[in-house]
Amino acid sequence: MLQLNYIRDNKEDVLKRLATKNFKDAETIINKVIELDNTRRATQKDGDAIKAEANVIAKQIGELMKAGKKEEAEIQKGKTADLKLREKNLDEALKSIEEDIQNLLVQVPNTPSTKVPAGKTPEDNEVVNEQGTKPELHAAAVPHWELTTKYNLIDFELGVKLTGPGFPVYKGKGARLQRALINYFLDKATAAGYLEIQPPIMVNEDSAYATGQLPDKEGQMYHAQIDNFYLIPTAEVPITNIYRDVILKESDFPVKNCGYTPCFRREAGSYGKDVRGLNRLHQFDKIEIVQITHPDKSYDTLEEMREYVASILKELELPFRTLKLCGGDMSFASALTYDMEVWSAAQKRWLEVSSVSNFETFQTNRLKCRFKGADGKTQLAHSLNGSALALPRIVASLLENNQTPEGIKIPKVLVPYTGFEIIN
RNA sequence: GGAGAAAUGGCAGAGUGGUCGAUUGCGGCAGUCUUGAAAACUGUUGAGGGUCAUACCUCCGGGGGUUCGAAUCCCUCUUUCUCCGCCA
Repeated sequence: MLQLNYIRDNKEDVLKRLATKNFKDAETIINKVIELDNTRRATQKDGDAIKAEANVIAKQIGELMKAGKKEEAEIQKGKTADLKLREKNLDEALKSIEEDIQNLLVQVPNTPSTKVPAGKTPEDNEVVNEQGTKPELHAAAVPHWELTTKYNLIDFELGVKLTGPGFPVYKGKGARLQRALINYFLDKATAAGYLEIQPPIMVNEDSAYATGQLPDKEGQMYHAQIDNFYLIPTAEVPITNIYRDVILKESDFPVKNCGYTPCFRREAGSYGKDVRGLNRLHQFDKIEIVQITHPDKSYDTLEEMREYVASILKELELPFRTLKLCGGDMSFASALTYDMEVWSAAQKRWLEVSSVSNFETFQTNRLKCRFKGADGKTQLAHSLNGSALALPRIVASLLENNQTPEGIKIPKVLVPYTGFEIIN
């Protein structure tokens, strides 16, 4: 959520930047917000004046009672009835105006950083770099959904029986590979200075709201209605919410947390080759990295996180490319996002495995995650997060890219974790 | 699940209807002393709204109520603790 004062002070700039995100109703909503805020201030001023008056009278009554002047006190009491009524009306008006402002503000996406390329579709994303070499597969090479069946690694049909489509069952070396990747990713993150967190995988409404899943993405989360809990779509939600209503010290920066969790996404309306095999699932595993930083440092941090993710992909010997997302393809909350995509050699397409974003104050404003600066002032921190990494598409490309007539070779760095060098 | 107790500032912990946004201690910050540090002493130290800046307003777990006036009384919800029951 954007800061109201920032919008007031930088209206033209905010509108200009929202335009690169192709947000249509920007001007209407922002004008309305500013107008409501003016009304809010005036209303509060009136209300405060009445409250001040009532406070003075109440104090006088106290003194009169103490002095035994009961009759004079009664006279003063008579004055308050009208004040109370006006106070109540103004308080109600204020509450309703504040709600209106809030309802409008949550509709406004984050303003993109000035570094964000213009554009509307994924084709407009800027390719920052491409690293590694795409493998030449042998003649009999097949996509991963055939490999998982051939080597009995993943049973998609069994998942349908137990739960439904998009809930695969991993078996034997398939299950072991999952566990190996999780441990490898967590060890890497820990070595890079991230504190490992094992959070709940269900969150309450407050948490879902604070990181922006609610109100707009309600349909994308699984909802346990009896207890009003939401299954998390990413570890970002519980981990970032650790810092809800927290005032950090400047010396706490940078806050670096990582966590492994299953992630749950309803992903309504998806179909075709995009969802085949491991390409898109309702339940999948992901290691998330989160940082909270000083506003001056967040873009350096973003680059650091991007390089960190790249370093893992290099170790895994996967060809990948880095995209800087254009305005139209960015998420609602992001100010700047890099997507990392690995090459899936049998599908012959790029698969997104990580998305690294700087949210600036967009998340921390809703979270009320602040810090006390050197000047003693309390201000909003910046938040960033990224996947490091999501498992299914990594597994897909590992299986496809490393297939040989003898079997699927495991990258060297993973062997200590899997305990085997080849799947055959 | 049943019974009882509690929820106050970073922490501990006073305050049971009016001068309480809140005594005090610890912690934090600044200063005095010291070559430096410790100790001691002095000062300072919650958040939000509002204002050019003051005034001023709100917040004592959340919500509602009583009252001229609520941290303090009433209702309700949530959470924590103790005891009992059940249990991986």
